[in-house]
Amino acid sequence: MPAGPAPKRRTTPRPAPAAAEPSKPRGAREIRSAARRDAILSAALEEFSSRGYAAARLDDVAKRAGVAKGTIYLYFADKETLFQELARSMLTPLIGHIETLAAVELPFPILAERLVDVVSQELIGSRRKDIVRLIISEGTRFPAIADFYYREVLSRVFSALRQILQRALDRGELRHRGLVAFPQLLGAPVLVAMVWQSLFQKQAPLDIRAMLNAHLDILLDRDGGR
Amino acid sequence: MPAGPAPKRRTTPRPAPAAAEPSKPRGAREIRSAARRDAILSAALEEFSSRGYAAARLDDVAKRAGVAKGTIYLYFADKETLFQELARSMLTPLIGHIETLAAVELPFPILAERLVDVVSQELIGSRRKDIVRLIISEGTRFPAIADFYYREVLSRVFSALRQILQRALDRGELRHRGLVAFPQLLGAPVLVAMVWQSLFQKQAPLDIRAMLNAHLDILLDRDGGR
DNA sequence: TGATTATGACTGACTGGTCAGTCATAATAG
DNA sequence: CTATTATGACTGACCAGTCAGTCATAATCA
Repeated sequence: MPAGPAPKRRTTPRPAPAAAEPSKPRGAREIRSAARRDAILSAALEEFSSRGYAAARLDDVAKRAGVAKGTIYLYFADKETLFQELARSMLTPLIGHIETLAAVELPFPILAERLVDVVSQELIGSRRKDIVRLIISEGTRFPAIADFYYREVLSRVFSALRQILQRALDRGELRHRGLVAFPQLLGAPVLVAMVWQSLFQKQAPLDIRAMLNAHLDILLDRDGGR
Repeated sequence: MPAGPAPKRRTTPRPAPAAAEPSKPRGAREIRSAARRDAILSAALEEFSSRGYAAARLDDVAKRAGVAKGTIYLYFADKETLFQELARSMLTPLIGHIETLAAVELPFPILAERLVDVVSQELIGSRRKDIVRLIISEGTRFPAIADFYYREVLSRVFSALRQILQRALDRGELRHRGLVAFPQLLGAPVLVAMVWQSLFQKQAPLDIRAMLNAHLDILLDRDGGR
């Protein structure tokens, strides 16, 4: 058999329900197909978060998804694409949530509390934090992933935060102008919380809510000298 | 890690110049030996930071160190140990530096500036940040590494920071009590800086010094409403 | 309607390549 | 000359990605 240089036999990459479209599958075929895709993503989440990108085995993903290995390649071009799609599917909804919050006109202290809620539950308290950790781990090796994350997640979140912070500043609800220039400073403790939760919760439990609230106390001057 | 029956043939783990001891090699033998060890660590740093733990090849480490692969196993028991020793050798000096700073009695604003200097140059502006990123990446898979990092690095740094912050609080140089309970809040932007520098510097350059100073402005109330 | 054919989703054994760790042998130092 | 240190070919396990073949279902026909 002419196993030549293999003419770049792209595995039929499945039209995919148009990532942007909420997808309304009709035929039983499409329903089944979407379910399979979800099962694979869900299994991949489990394997990638516990083993890390390089050490995760697609054989295990397949087994966990109740599917043959080849099937994975009917839905995703390769391991990297699978990871990228996983990241997208996990993080996109959360971004929407945060952008929605930014659009509502609320007093800053209230808004901030809500952000703490959302982030604590939907990010730090979920497997999403593991995805973020994976992106940090693999970002340098797969620029496409760092790129996607910056474009689709960070820039959107920071844009929303900047808007929130600027409004708070204009209304006199906030004193620190530096935050508008560096919204990273608002998000920094969240990163710490994610990492701590993943790595050191055992050695030294950290009360995430308390820490995030202490951070707000500082930003809002709610902890004046005793 | 080959969990094969392998009777756990520990490769002669080399007495090692007593990690704690600054080592004062006498014979030409020991000097040569220490140099080899350093060459291997230095090569490992390069390979681990650019490829990540799993993808780094010991063959490449050996080649880069100008040594045969087997030689690595004369100095380090296995890949994991090599990584652990690398982390220790990179981070321990920096911890000492920070603890020294904490011991000196200085006005908090001055001390804080010095911390920003040290951290910017010796951590974010050096390959050490890559080691920290690797620990974040691999910590869940190698609890020994997360453990070491918490024990030898984080707890010591936080202990020093707590001391500094408590003193500043007592002297009225600082208003925010929350910081003593959560020194993580002081360090959080440093983590952000490390990650950003590694992943997104290309997409959106971040002025690290400016950000860290903005953070200090907030903590020290140096940016009152315009 | 039931029978026949076409489709393509799905399977899993297989390939080609990689790499941590070993060990018989060689080089070197004392 | 002996002990120590170094070498690198080798082994065995491991795994991403492939593809020839299977079979449930859909489409078409009589």
